Amino acid sequence: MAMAPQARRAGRPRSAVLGRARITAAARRIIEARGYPALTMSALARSLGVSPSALYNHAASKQQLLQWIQEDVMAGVDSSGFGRLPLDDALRLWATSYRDVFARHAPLVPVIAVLPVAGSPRTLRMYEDVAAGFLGAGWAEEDVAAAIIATESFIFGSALDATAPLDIFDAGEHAARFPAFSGAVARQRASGMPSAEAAFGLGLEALIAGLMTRGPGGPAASRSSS
Amino acid sequence: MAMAPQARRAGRPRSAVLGRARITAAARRIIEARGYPALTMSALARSLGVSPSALYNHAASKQQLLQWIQEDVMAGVDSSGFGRLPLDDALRLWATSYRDVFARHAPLVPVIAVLPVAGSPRTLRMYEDVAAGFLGAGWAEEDVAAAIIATESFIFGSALDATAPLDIFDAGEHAARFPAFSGAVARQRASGMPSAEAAFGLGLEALIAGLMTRGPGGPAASRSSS
DNA sequence: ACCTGAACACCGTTCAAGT
DNA sequence: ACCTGAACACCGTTCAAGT
Repeated sequence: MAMAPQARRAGRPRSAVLGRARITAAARRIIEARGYPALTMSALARSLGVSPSALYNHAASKQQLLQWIQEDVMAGVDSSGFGRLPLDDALRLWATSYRDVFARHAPLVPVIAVLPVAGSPRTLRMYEDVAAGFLGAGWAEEDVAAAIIATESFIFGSALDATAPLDIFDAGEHAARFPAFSGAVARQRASGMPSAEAAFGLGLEALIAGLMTRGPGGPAASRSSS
Repeated sequence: MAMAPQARRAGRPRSAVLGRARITAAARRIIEARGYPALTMSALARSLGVSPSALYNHAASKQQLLQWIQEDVMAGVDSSGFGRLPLDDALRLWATSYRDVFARHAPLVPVIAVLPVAGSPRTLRMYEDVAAGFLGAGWAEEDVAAAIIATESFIFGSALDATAPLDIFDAGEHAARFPAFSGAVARQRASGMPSAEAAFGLGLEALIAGLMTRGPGGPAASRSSS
């Protein structure tokens, strides 16, 4: 998979061997093949045939590298439904693709959740589609940002949950002391669907249904008392 | 804050100076005072007046230490409403306290999201309360686990979001290219409420409203006769 | 400008030796 | 059983030297 790295002397090469695109692609290959723990600056440099310090001529830090990856990965999120499909269908398409992408990139979730959007044009493009979808469906402008962020929070949490071991909710030896929960988990498991899939499906439908009651037809904005 | 560490020779002390409870308490003091990045095994050992390797006589790894902290922190989550309040009110109380606790412990979220519950009796106790609440409200057993996990996913995502910088959704110089989203963000900000709070409130109400339509009797019975 | 190679300041963790 | 102190195998990152 990796090119056989040619020996190279110190000094500026004739043409730059790195650059953001090549570095990001190499990082994604490592993640795909061996997972996030294998993504070290050292391993990344080796796969590119350079020394680790060379990377710092392009990326300011590993954190920045992760931001590049995030921006790249975001291309897999499908926000094409907004303005074209009914809002609930567009939300389903968006949320499902968004969760699927970040379930495969769970270590990015804590990074992206805290990352200013200004540095990520592709992410902004996506938010623009979603916001336009809400507004086009007649939503009050003051609720749109909160609705987007809330949906995204559910998506991020669900992406993390999707990476959990299948038996994460097994009470094991304590099962008898927690009969309601153990029974519910056993019953859910008997359905054959992984709990993360069932939870995402049920939660997404509930969230969308709840959001729809806030749309132009619904009982507008009760002030929440929390 | 830390006791002046007395010099101690190698060899077994008369009485154990560590133990899970003391280690966990010391870790929480460090987190409280200086945040998660400051929680290193070395700093923890120093605050306890021992050498770093001494910790490994009690905790198998830093990962296990984080699990102890998680279990300890979980005591702050309020699941006392289930079986006592109407289900929607109990869910509000539970979700709000749960999010608040983990907003202050965001680095635990990726840990806990993937952690088998069997090792955490306090977490199981909490799930038992929630499951009993759903069942007591007449929910079908097969939906309970998914409903709990879905709500928790929203909580975890919201906890991460709560740690984001206040201006995370500012498009900055690109604002003009993304007018729908930028307008929505500006309008939300004008309300004076931090976007994370607005999103959690709106999302929680939507999710609960959506879940209630799935309660006993199907999509008609969302009544909470308190 | 963009690379190498050595070095730095950490990490978590292991283990022999001590009582 | 439970501690110390030295060591190990990493990390990400910096920087002088080279072209």
